[in-house]
Amino acid sequence: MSSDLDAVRHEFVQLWGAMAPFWGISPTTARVYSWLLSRAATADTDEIMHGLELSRGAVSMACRELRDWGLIFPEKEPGSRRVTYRPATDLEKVIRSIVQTRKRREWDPIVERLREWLPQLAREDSPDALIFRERLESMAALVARADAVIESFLKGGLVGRIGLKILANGTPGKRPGSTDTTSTKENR
Amino acid sequence: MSSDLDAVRHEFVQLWGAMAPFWGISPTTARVYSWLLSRAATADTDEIMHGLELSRGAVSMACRELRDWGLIFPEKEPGSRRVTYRPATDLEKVIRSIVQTRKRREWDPIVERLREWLPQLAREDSPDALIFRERLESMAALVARADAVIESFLKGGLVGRIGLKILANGTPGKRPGSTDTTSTKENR
DNA sequence: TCGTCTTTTCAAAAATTCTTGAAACTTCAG
DNA sequence: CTGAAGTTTCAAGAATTTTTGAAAAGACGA
Repeated sequence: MSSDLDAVRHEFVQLWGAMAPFWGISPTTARVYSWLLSRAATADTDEIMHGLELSRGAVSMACRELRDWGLIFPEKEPGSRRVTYRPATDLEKVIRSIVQTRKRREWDPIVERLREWLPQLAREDSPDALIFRERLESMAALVARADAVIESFLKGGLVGRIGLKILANGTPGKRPGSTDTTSTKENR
Repeated sequence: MSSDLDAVRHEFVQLWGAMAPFWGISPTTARVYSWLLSRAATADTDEIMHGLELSRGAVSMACRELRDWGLIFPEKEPGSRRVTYRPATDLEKVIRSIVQTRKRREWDPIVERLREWLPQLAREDSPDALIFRERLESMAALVARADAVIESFLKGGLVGRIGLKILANGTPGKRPGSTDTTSTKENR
């Protein structure tokens, strides 16, 4: 029974596991999140363990990481110490959450270092130093612009506003009307 | 001599190595590219080998990958079989190149699979299947919009046009005047 | 065509990252 | 308090990815 559901669920979980490196999270963590996404009810540690054949420790690690990312919310049952997890379902928010965390952790330090290098290099005047500085400068300029775009995305823009505008203008190459189920009703 | 240059170069190379997973290329490959970027002249295999303390094979692999990505260009000297490499310096183009390749390799297959799953799930009517399908649908919608944004970026938009407009509007949260090197003189 | 210089290949080794599971720790109902 | 239910930690082991180096292949001038 439910073989289609199970099959799709399995592939879905596997896909998220494979995408994990791209998002910067571990495969198991991504699998846990996607598994939660594929179910109607919240799940506790044991259910996740059995559903994905993971050890208790692995599930605990994954859930902690997911909580840190803001991708799942722990919920306490009344008369029990059992904690169940509910996945965040507003994917746009989820992506913002991921982008924001990664920006802070990975991008911002890069930007700062880039700024430190320029003055150091300004004291040199060898051909290498000149060219290198020039390239670092254009890199810094690009990074500053990208930074602005990312900030704008984090503040709610881009995919929402601009993306729709572009869709309306009609981007060639993609047949429209195929998956335009813009049902963002559970937008909280 | 040139200790500042060497120090910055070293850090720069190390940074690119660390960023490599993010771009989806191997650390060594990223290091080779950034090392080339930090020099005025083109370099041949031996120079790269010595400059980065890599084996000949490693350099060859890295250069092939970089050629595939369109990040370096091989140049043949006249009376010799020696090939030297010149790095692409238009970073905006470089990023487009990376995004384009990764989109084709990683993103497009995902989009296609997502589309295959929906009909499969449509035949089920268990609570899990209903919720799951709803979530997949909103995912598909988001993916379609993101796809449009990415396409638009690849066609020359976003960071260039929109990014600048946002900068002009003044994005709060960043102290201005620090690195607003909006010297887009080499904007081509 | 030959000989030399250079690049590419690929299996094995090294390094890194991920997962496990048992022990320590926490929390809360009784 | 006490003890059971549940969670977290972390060092060891597994799995995966990256790098190496020697051998094979390729390219060019003579």
